[in-house]
Amino acid sequence: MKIATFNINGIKARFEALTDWLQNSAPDVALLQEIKSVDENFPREHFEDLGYIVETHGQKSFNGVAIMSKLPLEDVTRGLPGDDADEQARWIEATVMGEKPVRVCGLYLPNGNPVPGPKYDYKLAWMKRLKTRAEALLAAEEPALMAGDYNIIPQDEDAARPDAWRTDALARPESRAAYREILNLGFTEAFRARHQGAGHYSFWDYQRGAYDRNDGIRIDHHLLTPQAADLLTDCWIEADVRGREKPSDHTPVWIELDA
DNA sequence: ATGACAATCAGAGATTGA
Repeated sequence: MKIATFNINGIKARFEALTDWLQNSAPDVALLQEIKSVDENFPREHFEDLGYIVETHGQKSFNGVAIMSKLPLEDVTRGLPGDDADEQARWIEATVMGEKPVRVCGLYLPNGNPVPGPKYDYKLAWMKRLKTRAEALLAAEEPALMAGDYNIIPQDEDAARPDAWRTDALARPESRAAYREILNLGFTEAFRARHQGAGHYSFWDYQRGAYDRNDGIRIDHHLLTPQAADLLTDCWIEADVRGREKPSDHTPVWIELDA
């Protein structure tokens, strides 16, 4: 089972690029972020015609997450538990019915800038809720993962210019600590389980030719429960997607599971 | 110190992103 996470930065703007990518790279499951669309306006039928089941959790203009799957989905739920007043669409879950069922959670973690401020407070509060959901996933002792745009640069080696991000919400010590708290519950971060060293990024700014200079950051991650980590056979970043026509500023990050 | 780039909604330019 091949699963990719991809922040598409707008379904309307990425319609062609996403279609080409699905047809050529053919993920079994795609976890998408920033669809920037309400559910009613999402071109669901088009992607169903490509062979995918489409589940969305959208809102107007901003945020929004989706799951596309070639395999059957069960028990789809929307929204991160823990705050009924939170109206931002950043979380969707489903169980993928492969040879072995896998619970997948697609997430779009808040950016949090500027620091300090209400947006940063929201980011840290959201991460507390994420930790609570993460603990429940671990307690189930089943193959499960949380993947998406974490808006977290875990370590300095995950940025081409770490000093430029020192005070940013993506790399602030409090942000990194909250991320580590979740990891240290017992999750495996798939990319670092398979690859070491600097120079591996999943986002490059549109400005100043950042992609051509590989001036990027690694902020899109797969966190696996032990039962999912036991099934992990590969993880890679499909960087060249960022260099194509009318790209998103993110590129897909993949895992392969023996499931 | 600022803007550079892109997307959205709206129908200009503010807001958001990272």
